Amino acid sequence: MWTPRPPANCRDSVACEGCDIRGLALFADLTDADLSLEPAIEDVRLPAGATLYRAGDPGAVIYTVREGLLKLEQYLPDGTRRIVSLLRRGHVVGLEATVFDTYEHTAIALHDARLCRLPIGIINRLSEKLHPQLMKKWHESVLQAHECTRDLATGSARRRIARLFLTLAPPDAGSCRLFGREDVGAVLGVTMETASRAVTDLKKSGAVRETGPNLFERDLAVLERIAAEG
Amino acid sequence: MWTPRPPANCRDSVACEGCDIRGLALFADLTDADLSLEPAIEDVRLPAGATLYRAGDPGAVIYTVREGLLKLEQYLPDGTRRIVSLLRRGHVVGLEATVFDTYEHTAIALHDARLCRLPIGIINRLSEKLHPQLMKKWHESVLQAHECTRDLATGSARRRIARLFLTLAPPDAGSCRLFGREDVGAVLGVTMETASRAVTDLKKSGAVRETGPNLFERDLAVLERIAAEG
DNA sequence: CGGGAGCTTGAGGAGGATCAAATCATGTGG
DNA sequence: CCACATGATTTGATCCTCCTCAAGCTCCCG
Repeated sequence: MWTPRPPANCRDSVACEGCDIRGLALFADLTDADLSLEPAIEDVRLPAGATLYRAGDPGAVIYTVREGLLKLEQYLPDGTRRIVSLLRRGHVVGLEATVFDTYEHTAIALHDARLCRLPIGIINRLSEKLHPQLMKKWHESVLQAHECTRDLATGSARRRIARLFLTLAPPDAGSCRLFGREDVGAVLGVTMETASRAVTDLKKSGAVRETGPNLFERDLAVLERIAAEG
Repeated sequence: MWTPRPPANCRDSVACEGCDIRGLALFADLTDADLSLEPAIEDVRLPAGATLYRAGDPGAVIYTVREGLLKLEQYLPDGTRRIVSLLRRGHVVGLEATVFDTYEHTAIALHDARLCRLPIGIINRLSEKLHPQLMKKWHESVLQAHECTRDLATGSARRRIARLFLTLAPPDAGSCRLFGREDVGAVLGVTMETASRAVTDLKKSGAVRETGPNLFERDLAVLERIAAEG
C-alpha cells in the first residue's frame, strides 16, 4: 500500500530560460529578466509508482509536469480508492497549495516522470505577473477533472477504456503507454478484472495492438467508433 | 430538449454592500468603497429548468449562486448527456469566461435560483484585489468536480444516491429537495429507471422519507451507513 | 529453480440496462 | 367540475454487463 517518497537525489537545478515546455508552463509570460531574479527551479525525477505527495500533507510547493503521467487519487469513507484526475505534460500538480495549507489528493507517478518544483513563495511573489497563467492552469485542472467524469466514468467498461486510450496520448503519437490494471480500474470506476477483460476485448477488436509490456499501437478510427457506441 | 432563456425581466439591480452571501462571494475582500466605484450588480432569477447559458456561448459574464441549485452538463460524442458538477449557494458559475472566450458547459437551474450577474469587465478591472478570492473560487470548482467523480460516480446506484442525498444539503438542514429522475440519473451515471428504483429503495430502508413532491427528510446515520457499504 | 506480483481467464450471481406498460400529477378545454 | 391529454415517475420482465471469488498464467528476480 505504501509507496516511497522520491529520494532527495533525484532533484536537479535547471534553468527555466531554455525549458522545453516553457510555452506550456506557468512561467510562460515571464521574461528572462523576471526569472533571473528567482532561485533556480528544481527538476524532480519521479519513477513510476513513486509518491509525489499525500492527501493532507502540508503543501508548500506546486509542480509542473514536464514528462510522464501522474494520477491524483482520493479515498471514500469506506476505503474505496478513486482516481479523480490524470495529469500529463504541461499540467500543474498541487495548485491547491496556493490557496489551502494542505494537499487534497495523493499524487503518484503512473509513468516515469519529470517535474518542475515550484515553491509557492515564488508563485506568491510573482502572483501579479502570473495571474493570467495561474487562471489558465486552474482552468486546465477543472477541464481535466470534468474529462474524468464525462469520458472515463460514463457508459460501458469497453467504451470507457476506448476513451482512455484516446486521451492517453495525442492523436499523432505513434504509440501509447498504459499502466497497471488496478489503476486502470480506479480511473474507470470498475474492478481490475473488468479493466483487464476490456483491454483484451479491445485487442481482439483490433482497436489496439500490444507491441510491448503496456505499450500499444492504436487504431484511432476503431477506438472512436467504440467510444461512441458499442 | 430546448429550455428558454431567462426573460430579461427577472433581472434586478442590487447592492453588494448588504448582500446576504457577501462572505461567500467573490467580492468578500472588497471594501464598500471599492464597490461604490462599480455599476450595480444585477440579480438574476432563474426558475427551475431554465438555462443560464449553453456550451459554446460567448462568455462575457460569470455568476455567483445566491440561492438554489444548478447543474453543469456536457455531451459525449454519441450524444450521451452527463452532469459533471452541481453548484450550490456560494459557488461560482462560468468562471472559465475569465480565461476563455466561450462557456464549457450548459448551465441549467435544477431548483429555482437567484444569482449575481458579474460582467467579466468588472472582474478584470478588479483582478488584482480579487486575486485571492478568484483562486479560492477556482479551487472550489475543482473540489466540486472531484466530488462528482469520487462520490457520485463510484459504487452501486444505492450508494451513489445515498451520497447525493448527503451532499445536497448541509447536515443541519431539516429537509432536502431532490430533482427530476432523468437528471438524478445523469449525475450518477445511471439510467432514469435505476435512479428511480434507488430512491424507492432508500425510502424503504428508512434512509429518507418523502414529505412532499421531491422533498425529503433524511436520516443521516442510515444514509452514511449505506453510502459507506451497502 | 522457486517464489511473488501482476495479469488473465473462468464460473456464478447480483445489479443495472432496456423495453414496455401502468400509475400519478398537471394543465386544458368542454 | 369533469374528461382527457401530456409528461414524469414507478413498476415489471428479461437480458446483458459487471462484480466476486477462485484458479491459472507469465514474467521477473533472487
